[in-house]
Amino acid sequence: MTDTKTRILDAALALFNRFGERNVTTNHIAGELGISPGNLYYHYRNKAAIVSALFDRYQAHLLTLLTVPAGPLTWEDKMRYFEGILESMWEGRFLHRDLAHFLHQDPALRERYKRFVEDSLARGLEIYRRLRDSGLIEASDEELRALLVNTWVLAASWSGFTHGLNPDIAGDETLDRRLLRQGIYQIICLEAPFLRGEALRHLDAMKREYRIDENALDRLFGADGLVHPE
Amino acid sequence: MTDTKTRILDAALALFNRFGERNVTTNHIAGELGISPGNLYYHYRNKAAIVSALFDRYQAHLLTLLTVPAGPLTWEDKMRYFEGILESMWEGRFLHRDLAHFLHQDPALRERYKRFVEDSLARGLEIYRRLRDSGLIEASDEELRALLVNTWVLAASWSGFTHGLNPDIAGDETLDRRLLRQGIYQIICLEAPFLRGEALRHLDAMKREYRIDENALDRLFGADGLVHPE
DNA sequence: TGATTTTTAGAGTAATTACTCTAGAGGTCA
DNA sequence: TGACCTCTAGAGTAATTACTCTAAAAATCA
Repeated sequence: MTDTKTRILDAALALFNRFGERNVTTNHIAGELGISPGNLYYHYRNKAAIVSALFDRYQAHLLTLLTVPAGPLTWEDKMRYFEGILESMWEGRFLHRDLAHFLHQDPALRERYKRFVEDSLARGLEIYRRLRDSGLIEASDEELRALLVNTWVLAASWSGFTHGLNPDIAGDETLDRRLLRQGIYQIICLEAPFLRGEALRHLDAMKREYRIDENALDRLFGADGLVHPE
Repeated sequence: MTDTKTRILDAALALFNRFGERNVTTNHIAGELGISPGNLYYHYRNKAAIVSALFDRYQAHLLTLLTVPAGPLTWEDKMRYFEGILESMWEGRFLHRDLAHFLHQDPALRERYKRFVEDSLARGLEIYRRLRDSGLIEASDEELRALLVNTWVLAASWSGFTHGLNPDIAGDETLDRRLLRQGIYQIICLEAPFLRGEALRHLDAMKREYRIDENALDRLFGADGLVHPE
């Protein structure tokens, strides 16, 4: 059995993602694990410490994923990294959802978060540039930077968007995965106009693989939006 | 003097946007206006009712802006609507920031919100199609839908993103406007690959007009990211 | 004017919840 | 065995805060 300290983190993460940090009390977390509140506070001095530890874990994991080895990048490489990154961001979705509050409360976290975003974006830009060097992308540096910021915001906010439209189904693992894949589709569409060569040849297959299912997102646009005249 | 009921809404909106709904108590709102808590609760039966009323106001305003008159659309038309819409979304930014919680608490709001998003996206799609008919945009319906979702998510999340990076300056009206304009720039970059004709000819000017200032967003990418080799 | 309704004040309450404190169980090493 | 440290329990506390209640002021109207 893993130690109590990480079990607390795991339980807290699951509950936070499902109900939102605001709706999860420390007693709730302890109850979920079948331990006492006192025990929980033995391991973490307060609730913010739990959030902070989760942020550390999240940040470390994501920055690892954003570190790509030297050498030329293939499109398959890119997609593999890409999926890992988005999955990781999805895993930490409560952090993005309630971010404003955490940063409001904890000045230290503010600084750490800022550096984290800067670091992530810098690494992301590096990856995009390497893709450009490999002829998979064509874009100016300015376009790349704008694209990257948009990708980041979208990836960070996607769970909030889908959660708003499907709040009732929190905790449904299958649906969760579908929503995540819809997010990947959206980001593919974001990048699509800049793809070249091998990447462009894979685009349709990628879109098909991650395409939103007709019953979910498409419904957003009403009956009219479902028609594909072209 | 406007009546107390709307003064409460205005004060609540300002405080919510600035500090986050979670950090603003009803006593705080009353204190800001120099009225008593009892008075506030005379006009709104609880805090959620205030949020709900603010949502109504927000929704009505935004849907109005998303209703464009018949006839051909020029690029100037589009930009005018566009700026109004984004400004309106910015004005209601606390709603998007704390949305998850509101929807979690209030099932009725959940339904209203869902319909609101569906309605907004449907109207947005209509606008994009009209722009296509006017030769300002070239894209398939599928591309338009993906673009629209991305635009919506970005517009709704932009304040959360910038607020995370600049949490300390909440309430600075000038900086607020700068951040909003950065958001418009980002969305222009989102649409850029699909622009044609007159719209394409205006693109550079648009970008220049709304360009992020060098001291804010660019810094995100570090010194390296600032180089423009091409 | 007097009667009635709307609006306001402000003290007070009830419920939530993050967190504390003491005491003890369980393991480890001499 | 006993000393010591880690870990756990769980009752209890303190502070916050959404919200209530009574009564009075202000406006409206006859």
